[in-house]
Amino acid sequence: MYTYEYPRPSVTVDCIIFGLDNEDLKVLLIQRGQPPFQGSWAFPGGFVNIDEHADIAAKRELQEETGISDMYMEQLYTFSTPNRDPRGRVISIAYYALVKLSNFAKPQAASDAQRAEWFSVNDLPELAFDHQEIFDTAFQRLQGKVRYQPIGFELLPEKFTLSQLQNMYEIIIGKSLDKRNFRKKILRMGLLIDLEERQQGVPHRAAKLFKFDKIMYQKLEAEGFAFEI
Amino acid sequence: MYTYEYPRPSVTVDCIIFGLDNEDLKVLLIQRGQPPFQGSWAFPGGFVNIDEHADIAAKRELQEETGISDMYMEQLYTFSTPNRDPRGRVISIAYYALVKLSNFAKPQAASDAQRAEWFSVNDLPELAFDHQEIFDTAFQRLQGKVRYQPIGFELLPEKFTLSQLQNMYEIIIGKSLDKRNFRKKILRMGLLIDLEERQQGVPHRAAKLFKFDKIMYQKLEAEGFAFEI
DNA sequence: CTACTTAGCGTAAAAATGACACGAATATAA
DNA sequence: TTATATTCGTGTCATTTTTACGCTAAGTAG
Repeated sequence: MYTYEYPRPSVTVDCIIFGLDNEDLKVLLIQRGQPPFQGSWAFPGGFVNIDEHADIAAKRELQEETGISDMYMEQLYTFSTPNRDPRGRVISIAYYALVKLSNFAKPQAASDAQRAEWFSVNDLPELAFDHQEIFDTAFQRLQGKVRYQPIGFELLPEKFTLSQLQNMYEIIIGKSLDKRNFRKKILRMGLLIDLEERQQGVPHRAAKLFKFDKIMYQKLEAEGFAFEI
Repeated sequence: MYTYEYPRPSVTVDCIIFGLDNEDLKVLLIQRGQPPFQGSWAFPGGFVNIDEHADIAAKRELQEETGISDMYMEQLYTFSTPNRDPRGRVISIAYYALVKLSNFAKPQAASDAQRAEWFSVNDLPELAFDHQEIFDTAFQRLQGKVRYQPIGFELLPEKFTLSQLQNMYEIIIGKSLDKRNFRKKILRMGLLIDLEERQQGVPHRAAKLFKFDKIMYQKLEAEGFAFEI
């Protein structure tokens, strides 16, 4: 038991994990096994341990609840509306993450046997707590950030075609781009390595594969280059 | 006394308040009256009450410690390194604020009689806790955001000249801009109202005064217009 | 009235953007 | 083997935007 002179909130982390399939941007949700909001869907998350950095807690919870590790993750926002959790005062530090969905097609049904499922961002079920607000914040952040930082690559496989890349931007930003102009623009940046390799097993002309050149990006960024789609 | 089954962190807010004088970007610091870090400087802040939204807490602390209210403020980041505060486990939700410095030339020496002072961001004293890291995060955020959102106006008086506006951007971004190009660009946006009024009491040709057109910005933003300097 | 300081303005070259369509490559089905 | 279906990969031109650049006008102080 722990006793304090003044009341203290609980602090949790919640993780919004985005993944991309060919048609949709998806997020991972977990079905709650217990009240409150039993049976409804929520983002994975849990308590921050007393001597744990919130970044670590977010990664730990994600690993525990979904088996996912080693992804791009960044802090999103901290939610502190007083009655956001009916069980008491809970402040949640939200994170969002981008994963290469191909690696995680079947999310593990988690250690504590909850159901985890990917949902299209365009077709979310009703969410527990204030998770709809958290989602809105995350999606807005992603839409804003993807255009000015090369984080979109985190959603694609290591090797990707220019069409896949364009498709990813179209799905996230929500409007279509001109193919020729897109290619000109992205290639001109010099951030893609042409792997001199082609797709396998597609039922049509195979496209060339590229890879994001992280080293080059760091170099250019240091010189003041600004990524922009 | 309050007793819990598991240990809980304290949660605080810290506020980085930026103000602009003609030569410098400044931040408001408070000299600590007690250990730890007695005598060194820190950002104003304090505990979040148990039923208080962190946004409210940030505004309240700022009002209490500096007398400042009614400013632009937004959440910055949440800092949770386990030993960031030697007194125990303290998680801090940091906010940054922009004020019209002219209104607050002399910060109130605060309710609890601490010394508050404006420091140039280029000449900060040693800061308490992890406040240097918090400052770095805030400054970086400001530098990034000022170019894509019209928040810079929050640092200027209601009525300002184009030179003052340009000067603000030069100070924050840290490089000089071409006068003619800057004017063309900003005027073309149609976000400035020409007040048909001139500066008073300057020892040289007086410049025209302008005002930021918030209504117009909201209208344009809704139509997909993107502010950019 | 002179000296000093800042305001206010336009043009031309270069670069980026936006609109637009078709032949090449490859797999599958007939 | 031939036809069909699908995606790949590419260039030009008009328009817009960005960049570079320097002088006169206006007003105050001495």
